[in-house]
Amino acid sequence: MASQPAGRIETDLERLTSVVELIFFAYRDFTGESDAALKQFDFGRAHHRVLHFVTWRPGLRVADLLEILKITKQSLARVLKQLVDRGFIQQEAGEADRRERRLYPTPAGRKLAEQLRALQTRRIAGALDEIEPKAQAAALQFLLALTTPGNRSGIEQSLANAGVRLSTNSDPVVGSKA
Amino acid sequence: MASQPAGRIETDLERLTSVVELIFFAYRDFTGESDAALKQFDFGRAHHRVLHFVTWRPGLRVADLLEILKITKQSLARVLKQLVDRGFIQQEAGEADRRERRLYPTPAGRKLAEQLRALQTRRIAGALDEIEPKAQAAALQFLLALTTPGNRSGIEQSLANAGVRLSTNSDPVVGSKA
DNA sequence: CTAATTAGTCAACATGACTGACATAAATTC
DNA sequence: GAATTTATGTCAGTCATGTTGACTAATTAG
Repeated sequence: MASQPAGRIETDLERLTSVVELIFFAYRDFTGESDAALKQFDFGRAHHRVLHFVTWRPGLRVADLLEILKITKQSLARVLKQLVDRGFIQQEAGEADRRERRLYPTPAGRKLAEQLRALQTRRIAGALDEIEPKAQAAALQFLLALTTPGNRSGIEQSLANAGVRLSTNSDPVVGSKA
Repeated sequence: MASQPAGRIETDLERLTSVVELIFFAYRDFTGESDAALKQFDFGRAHHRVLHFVTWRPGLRVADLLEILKITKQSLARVLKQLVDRGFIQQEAGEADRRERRLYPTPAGRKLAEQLRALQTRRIAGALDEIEPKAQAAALQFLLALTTPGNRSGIEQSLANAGVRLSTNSDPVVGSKA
């Protein structure tokens, strides 16, 4: 960067600034669709996040959830209690360690989680379809690179578990088209 | 999708689910860094968004800001008033139409906006550097495709104004490395 | 002169974060 | 077995940021 002509640096900053905005708009719209669906259940985005991780990582402990969401126990408690009270999530004492509360979706919880996931995965699949298959892994690699390195290992783990390949190869990330 | 073998569909759903999570983690960490910086000024993310758009689109009207942020006038009023009171933004009556309040950053506002932008653009530039130059446009195209089509024209406009090329070509999106 | 537009404001409320303190049960350590 | 640590839950209060609805004021447009 330091060796570029001065005008060029400015231009890059402006381009990068519009990418800052693009990220804002993308997230705003990406979450907007499921937020609207959640309103019908009188739930908010916080409920969605809890239900999502509990459904797709069944048996999760409260401590795991706190680590994933990076919120406080008290913040989690409110939404979790509502999800339990309204029959979307159930708790069971851990087998080995009975202090733990393993969290599981109820059938209703799973159904809602699946509906919300369908909205989000449809949007993602559509967006992946709009770029070249060879660039799909790179697009996800870019998102991963936006995360803070210290948080990355767990994220990489879950991507790998789901069969997502980010390393440079030419296979499409998902077979959503072919 | 309908013509795929059953097991494959499940696998795709799981991959796409981990992309849902990747987007959450990327946004959480992307915003986390500037959120921390804002705390030193007793500002939040809402202040950041207002200051950002006012600084990089000086002369913006209140109505424009409402359209961009998609929040209510009352929500905006609170944070805007704080930014004005604390000398980060100034208002001037529009020249042609004196009902309008054109918004501009003060020198202090511009300085803070530049600091925050530096944090965010550094992260983005670093992430773009981690993927092949040929895939950079695709990564941004993917983000654009996550937005709701009805909102897209203004976003495309501002990307184009900044010199970002999303259409398929082989030039790097930014010259952040070379 | 009247309408519409742009902006500001008051009041009340919801959601989802936070801090700090404390309680309980179960597991682990000594 | 007693003491400590761990996992979780809970009470109380606060803050940030969003919402609705109603109303005011200044200015422009017809």
